[in-house]
Amino acid sequence: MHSLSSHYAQTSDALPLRPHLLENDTGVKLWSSLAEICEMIEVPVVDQEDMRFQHLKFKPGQRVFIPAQPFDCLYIVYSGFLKSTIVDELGNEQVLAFPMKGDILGVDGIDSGTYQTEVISQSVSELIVLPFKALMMIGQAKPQFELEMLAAMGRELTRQQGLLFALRGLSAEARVARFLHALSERFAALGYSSTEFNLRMTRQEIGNYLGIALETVSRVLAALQDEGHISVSLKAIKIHNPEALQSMRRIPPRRRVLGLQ
Amino acid sequence: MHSLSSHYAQTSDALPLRPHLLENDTGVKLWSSLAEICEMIEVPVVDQEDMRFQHLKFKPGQRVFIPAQPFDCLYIVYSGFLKSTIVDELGNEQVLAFPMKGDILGVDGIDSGTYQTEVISQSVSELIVLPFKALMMIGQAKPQFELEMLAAMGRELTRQQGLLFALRGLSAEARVARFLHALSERFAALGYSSTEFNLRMTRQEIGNYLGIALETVSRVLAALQDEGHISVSLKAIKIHNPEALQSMRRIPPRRRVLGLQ
DNA sequence: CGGGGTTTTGAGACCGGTCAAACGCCGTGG
DNA sequence: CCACGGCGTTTGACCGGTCTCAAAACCCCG
Repeated sequence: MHSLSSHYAQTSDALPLRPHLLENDTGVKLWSSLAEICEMIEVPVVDQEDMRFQHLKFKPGQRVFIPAQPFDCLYIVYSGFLKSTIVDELGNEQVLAFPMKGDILGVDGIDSGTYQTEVISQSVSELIVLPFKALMMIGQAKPQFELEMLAAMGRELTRQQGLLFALRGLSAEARVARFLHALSERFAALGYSSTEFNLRMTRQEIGNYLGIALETVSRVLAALQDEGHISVSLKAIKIHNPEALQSMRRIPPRRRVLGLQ
Repeated sequence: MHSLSSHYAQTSDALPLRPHLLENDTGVKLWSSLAEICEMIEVPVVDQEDMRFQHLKFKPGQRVFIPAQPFDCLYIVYSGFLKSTIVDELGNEQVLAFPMKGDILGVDGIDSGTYQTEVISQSVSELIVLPFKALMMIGQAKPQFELEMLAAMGRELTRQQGLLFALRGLSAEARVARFLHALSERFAALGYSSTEFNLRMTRQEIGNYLGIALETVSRVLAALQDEGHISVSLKAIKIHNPEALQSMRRIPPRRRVLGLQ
């Protein structure tokens, strides 16, 4: 289905249970110290002896894990761009996030013991593998680290609340505007330009993520351009007026706010 | 504003920073053992010496905590019904959940150090107070407990994903139907009737929670009644056809599902 | 019995979805 | 190098579900 599939059939199509336990098809492996990792997830560095964690590379289209796969590792995005989705009982796919550097993957597997979501790499990307058992042991030895693990999960939860928040009440235009603004800030945090960048995902994926039709995404982008807030050309985005994007808010709060008793 | 406010003005209107650190206005306090708590959140009981956690009672309209309040405790709902909300920069209120027995409150404060949400009791309710520092200490002593804490948070995350999932793609009728079905199952799990119960929240709160207008909630309830699936009279609900409620699904997946590369 | 809040019901408007078609980008193969 | 074909994107027309606005009925509680 995808042109790249044939090249990496053993991991992309055949879907072995643990693709990264196979031979590394890229031939490249790196290792991160615990200190590096702490830094990446913005956690106070814990001084630890000689802990090292494996890096794994993924090609576009390769899956990091899939639903129902036994949980044993968390992952931290070291570089690249990915897509995490969840599939309902009917096979409908819903985009949950577009993870990038610093994001944690796999937390949804801690509870049930199997991953609930699917993560696909959308570019060449590199992940740090954190075997969960090892993490727990560190937690025992380093209370601070344990705390920060919890905090990271809380952060993930808050992030989802933000999305949830956006999906209700916001008009299609506001959703796309916020999406662009969030991307912009994210890129800025990663050291890229916040005003000029390329979308890594299709209109369809954006629409799915935001809960609107892909045609609407296209129309809204055109509208935002007409309003002079951005320039769009296919995947290339220029942001002229970040404030305008951010300030698009809840559809109409005309009626009184929810009474608080 | 609310008739009950005057009775408990010191906690409901004046909003002291930590209402429950004031004199207990009900005069009643209970204590739970760690084992009891483990049981409530469906966690393997860890045998611990003589740990006890304070109970706190709340009257309708009383707040458990509010945004920006310093975080130091988690709470477990021991009894009663509550409402958790988040407020955006413009003061718009969004209902995040209707916590009831067994639910954990306050996890959103772990990361930032302050609570991000507000929790209001909608009935007389009783919460178990878990000082976060104490929890961390238990985590050190009991690895199993620590793991389960993480799992509980992962569960919360999964639950939110479910809501997120429902809010996209589902028609207004399907949202309300699912809401009722979820409530029904929840009540069943608590030992109440799953087919006959009272709503604790207004149409406005339901609509806010589901991302639809309160009038639409009202209309959908009427429609579900016409279809013979339920009976409604104000807050009193009878469910005749649970399967029908559950089976209302995504609006129309006519178009092909998101290609998986 | 009165009043505020909640719920219901109706009518009209509009956003966004659906369907359809055309265009352009890009990789492929001749 | 160019022609072909697939996929992503754009644009238009139409339709329908929901929202908005409005008003009346109802419930609860004082």
